[in-house]
Amino acid sequence: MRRTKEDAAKTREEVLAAAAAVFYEHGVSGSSLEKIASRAGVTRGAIYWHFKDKAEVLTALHSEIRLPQETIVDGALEHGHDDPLGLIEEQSIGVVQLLADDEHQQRIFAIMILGCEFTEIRSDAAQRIITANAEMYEKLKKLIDMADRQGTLASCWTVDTAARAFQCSMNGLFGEWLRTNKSFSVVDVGERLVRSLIGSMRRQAA
Amino acid sequence: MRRTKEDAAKTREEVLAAAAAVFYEHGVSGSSLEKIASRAGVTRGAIYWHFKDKAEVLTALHSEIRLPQETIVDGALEHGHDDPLGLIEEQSIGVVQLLADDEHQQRIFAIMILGCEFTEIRSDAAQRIITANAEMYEKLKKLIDMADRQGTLASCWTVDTAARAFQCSMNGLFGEWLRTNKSFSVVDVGERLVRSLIGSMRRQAA
DNA sequence: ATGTTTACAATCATTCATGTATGTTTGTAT
DNA sequence: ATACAAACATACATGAATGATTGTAAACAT
Repeated sequence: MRRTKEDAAKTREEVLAAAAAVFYEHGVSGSSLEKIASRAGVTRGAIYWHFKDKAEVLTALHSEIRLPQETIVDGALEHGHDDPLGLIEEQSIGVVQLLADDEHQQRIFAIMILGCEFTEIRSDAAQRIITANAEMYEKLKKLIDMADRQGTLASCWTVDTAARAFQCSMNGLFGEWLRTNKSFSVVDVGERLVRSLIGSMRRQAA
Repeated sequence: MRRTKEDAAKTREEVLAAAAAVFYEHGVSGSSLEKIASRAGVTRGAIYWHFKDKAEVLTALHSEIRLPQETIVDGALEHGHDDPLGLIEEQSIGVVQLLADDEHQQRIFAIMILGCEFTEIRSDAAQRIITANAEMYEKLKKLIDMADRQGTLASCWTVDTAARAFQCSMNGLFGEWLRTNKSFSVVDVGERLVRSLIGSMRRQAA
């Protein structure tokens, strides 16, 4: 039994990996530290050495990923764009592909939206998702507003409803995909969904 | 203190109302029967008299509502339709309005999708939502398939992706609406979203 | 070589929710 | 009036999870 720095870091990682698995299977509140410890091949003592409590384990997991909502339309907002709707379209499809390619992110994202309870007593997980969603919504609004000023927003949409509808669709896409154990291709469905929505937001050239 | 039949039924209702409130605030796993009892102005004894355990309280709550997924495109599937996509469109908008008008349904629906954990160990709540979603998906597929056979499905969609995309958007709409404490108009956003999606699925007359 | 700290394991005490068992009051049938 | 059952309240017993404490072997610094 050796306990070098690298060993410690390794058990820390193993604890996190075990936590991800157990949280995914039983939900956060249904997972005891004992279960996580035994899955990781250690005792609770090891967990308590590396983390303060279960919440800190969860936080450590969360910090490992970037939410799709945080990645989407990231940057490129300050200066104007000649095609804001096109930017949303491309970036969104890119984000979907990023998520589809990263199993680790999928796991933790699934834990955040399916394995936690969204209660009024906001956990940090819920808070982060809420914040990320709010910021995503603001970004979408800015871009769609640019399109509106350029006269390229279809008349059936307002800036707010368009941003909200797009946000709902994307979140619903991710949620359904993870909830159904990835039973369909997010990329396929996502791309068509995004193109259709953005297409409907584009004012048709008369 | 009287204990007539009506009194018993009343306390049962009060327990359920308290349970809905507490579940909504703290999530299901974060709510003890003691909290629910004190909120209802009774002791745990009363709860155990009317219900077997917490799960049965939750089940009783769930049985009070019909899920939007269960209501949508309900019936009217056996015989053919001249405008299947139009049927989806109208029915979906109707379902959104139904949910928007029923606060009780909103509460319980919110508990089901936000206050519970979707784990592999499927709770009956998760199971019901999963089943309802699966059935909704099948219904959508049937209707969209009819449209496809009639040649009215736009070429950029397949039957499966169209059904899945529509399902994702609707679920995302409800989820976002409840998660943001109904910070926007589901009816407004929902109607535009539905019309846009169905519009994009309609093959344009050449 | 030795002391000190690291990185845990093992043990223990406490809390908390649950389930059950029992007590008590009131309605109701006879 | 009496007996019984309904509708709870109260008290208790249990187990699970937590957090804290202690023990300890190995690594590392001196």
